[in-house]
Amino acid sequence: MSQEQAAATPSNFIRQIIDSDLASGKHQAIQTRFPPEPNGYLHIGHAKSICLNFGIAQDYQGRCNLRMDDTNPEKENDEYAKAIEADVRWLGFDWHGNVRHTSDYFPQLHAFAIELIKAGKAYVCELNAEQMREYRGDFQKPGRNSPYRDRSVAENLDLFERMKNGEFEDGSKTLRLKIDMGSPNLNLRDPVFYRIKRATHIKTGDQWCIYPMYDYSHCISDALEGITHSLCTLEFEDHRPLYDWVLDNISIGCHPQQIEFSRLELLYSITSKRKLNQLVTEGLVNGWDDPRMTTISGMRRRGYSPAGIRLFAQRIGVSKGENIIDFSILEGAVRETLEGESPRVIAVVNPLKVTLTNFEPGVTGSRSAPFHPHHEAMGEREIPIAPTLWIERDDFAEEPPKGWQRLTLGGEVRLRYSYVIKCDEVVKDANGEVIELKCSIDPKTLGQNPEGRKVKGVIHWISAEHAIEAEVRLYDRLFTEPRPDAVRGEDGQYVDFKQFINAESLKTVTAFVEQCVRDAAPETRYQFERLGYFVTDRYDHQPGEKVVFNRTVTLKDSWAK
RNA sequence: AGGGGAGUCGCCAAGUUGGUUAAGGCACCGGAUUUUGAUUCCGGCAUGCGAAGGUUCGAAUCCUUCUUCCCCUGCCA
Repeated sequence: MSQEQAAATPSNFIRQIIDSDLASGKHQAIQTRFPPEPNGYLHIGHAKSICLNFGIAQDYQGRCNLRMDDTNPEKENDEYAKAIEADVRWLGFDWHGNVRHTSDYFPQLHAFAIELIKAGKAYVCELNAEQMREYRGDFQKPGRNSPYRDRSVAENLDLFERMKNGEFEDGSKTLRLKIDMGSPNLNLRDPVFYRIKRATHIKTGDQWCIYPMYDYSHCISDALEGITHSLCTLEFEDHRPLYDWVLDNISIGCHPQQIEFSRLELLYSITSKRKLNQLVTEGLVNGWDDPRMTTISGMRRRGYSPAGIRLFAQRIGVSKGENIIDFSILEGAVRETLEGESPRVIAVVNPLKVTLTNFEPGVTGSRSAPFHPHHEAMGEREIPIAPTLWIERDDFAEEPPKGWQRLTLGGEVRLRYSYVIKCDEVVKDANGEVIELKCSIDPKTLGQNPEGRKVKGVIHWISAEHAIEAEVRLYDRLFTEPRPDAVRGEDGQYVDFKQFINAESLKTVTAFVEQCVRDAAPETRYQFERLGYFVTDRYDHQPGEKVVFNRTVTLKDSWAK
């Protein structure tokens, strides 16, 4: 990433902590980590965290690890792990060294568990889940000690060894930290840190039948990797005392500082892996990378640029306050990065036939047009003209509203990069539907302004005989509700978020586009003039064979009300 | 016997050790340029910092009380 971009990253309370840790000599170098669980695809909320963690490492010349937090084999799989790596790379970041896994540390984690047992700080408990809940108490009532709490060290050691060796059934025993059943912080009421679970793990296979839990393994993994600042979201704030307790009670020479920031909430979107998963498994979208999904892979397929997502992350900032961001902020950031780098091309997405009544072969001429109005280096191409054209249906109105700058019967309009035309006649079918416009060109207006009058409107068009067909997928936001997962019914209960899916979120049309896009590679971005940014589909577009575009985002439109 | 957080413009967000007219971005509203109603460029945009008291020459910053919102009772992360 360029220096300018790095320099432009605004400071935040986390960077301030880092600055002071560096200034005080607490740390000489910064080490962060991004620790996703491979139980689903990464989404826009993770993108915020990735930009934060990797961004800090970059700006401070530190390092950032990528760590798969794989302590629950029942939910994790390799497809997700692979996708996570690809998403981080695509976003423009690279991790230090190999991809880490919490499972890499299973042996150390196990050894620290034994250390805790020996120190009388952990015990094997035989309460079942329901009993444990009952013993835990609640917000009002303190918990009660487990009847198994005071077993001898020797017995605990023996039982834990046998748990590990598979002598007990799943769920029959747990290893718990002996902290304080009376703590007002429920996380400290003797939390379970090892459970018996016979499930094949993505990395360790069937080697283990006991698995450590998040609160125990996360802090130790951080410490083993020499993480200096362990950044996580606000809901883990209550877990920090446990994070610290574990590291304070084992012989490990490193104690990272956990710092919490607020989670991103994006309106008209869902940032919950569980719910995104539901959309996929119930077939409401076409996979995790459906362009309507705010997964990283979905946004990629939609045509969002990594730079756009990074700009978005930079704009929303990092704090501990509530963070409800409108979807248009994301779109705006993406649009802004696309503006400068996307070649312009003409496409007609909802065609209406125009016949040029005074077209003269050999006389009526064409012009070449630049691929970008401000970047000559992008080159140009010829825009051929012919007697039959397609224009956008929306660009003609028989009864134009006030302020209309497009075509109307008897009115004039500039054909982009070509002549000024006048609509002389409207042809309709039996149903009264407009099917064709007969227009005449003003031959003196190619490359120059008409004499004696000014024509304000400019519309795009394409020669029917030169255009090629393309499948164009017009995407809109997935939900009709700003907060689809926060709507309550009359009974006060949350309504199923899936009923707010926007039925119009995908419209597939056949459009006419310039020939020059035919051989574009998948994931090539263009601006279709006056329409928006479009990208050739990552999978379905076949260069030279089948042209398939996804609409990334429309252009800003100060005319549309 | 509850605990942990957060309230600064429509949305983010600086501001922390009290010191002048409360940064900046997005959005919005004007206006200029424009063969994309795009882009770009100029200008506007909180006598106010959740509320009320108090301390002080001076308060978003300190004190008191009140108030609103978010998170926590998985052998998930």
